[in-house]
Amino acid sequence: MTDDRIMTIREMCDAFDVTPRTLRFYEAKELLFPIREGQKRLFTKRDRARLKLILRGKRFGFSLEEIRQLLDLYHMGDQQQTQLARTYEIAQQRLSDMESQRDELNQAIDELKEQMRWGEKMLASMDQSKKAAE
Amino acid sequence: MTDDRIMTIREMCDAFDVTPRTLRFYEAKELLFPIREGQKRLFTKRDRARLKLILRGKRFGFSLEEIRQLLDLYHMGDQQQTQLARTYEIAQQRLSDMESQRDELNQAIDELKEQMRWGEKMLASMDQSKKAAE
DNA sequence: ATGGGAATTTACGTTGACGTAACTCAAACG
DNA sequence: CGTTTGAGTTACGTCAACGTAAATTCCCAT
Repeated sequence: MTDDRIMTIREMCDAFDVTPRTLRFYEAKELLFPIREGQKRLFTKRDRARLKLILRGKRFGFSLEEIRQLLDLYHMGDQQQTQLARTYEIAQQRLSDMESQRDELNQAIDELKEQMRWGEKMLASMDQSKKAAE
Repeated sequence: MTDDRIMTIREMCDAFDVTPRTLRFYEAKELLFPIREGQKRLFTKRDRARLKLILRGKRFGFSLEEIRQLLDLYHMGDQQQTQLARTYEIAQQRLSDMESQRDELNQAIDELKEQMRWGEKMLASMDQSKKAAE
């Protein structure tokens, strides 16, 4: 099974399109725990699963610290009711953050579009601001 | 005319909901040019107009440096054809940035929602990830 | 044995937009 | 006249997620 294959840092980098620095950084931040055979790091299936979750988390806009907490929560096993609830809560918070962020963005886009409406209004606006700025 | 009234830094802070540090910072970055009467800063109508544009720019997601460039462009007067074109260009770039950012955000939201679909799928997903992470 | 190519460690640098501390200075109040 | 404000300056601190440089160590092939 190439599934539980052990990978070097370079293989990981190529597989996930990240730099070595990033992987060491994640290890330092206790997001990954590669096996330390002598000097070298060996990344297992476990690390690949975690890295996948990390990268997904980043796409979702979680900070590394939030991701670590989520990873820890679900990793620390039992009382899964509570843990899951907490995880879910965090995810929902993030979701609502993202939605309001999107809404703000949409509003800003609308405003900017309005402002740019065939350059004319923009010119007018700038003229006005210019007068005001003198 | 209370319109060309001159304002102290505190009045400005209250009027625009910013800190003194922010106003001094903007001055240092050459975004504002309050009159320096002795030690004190006196903010004119011009500064208020500029600050309005600055804050609007920030809502639009421009960096302070971009804002400064825009302000400089339109401030430096003539050849308004070229200047306006350039301004318009920058604004359009920003707009398309914002739109793609919004799209990414929407996609992330969709993914996250899917992931959270009645917690059940989330539990399953986590179980899976958990197995994989062991 | 020697040169090369990975991988490692340590530690400082980067970016943006301010926050914050420490100290000075001047007007204003009681 | 003492002191409380309010403003000012200087300069270092913050946060995130790495980038980057320098020096070292490791194994492998020539």
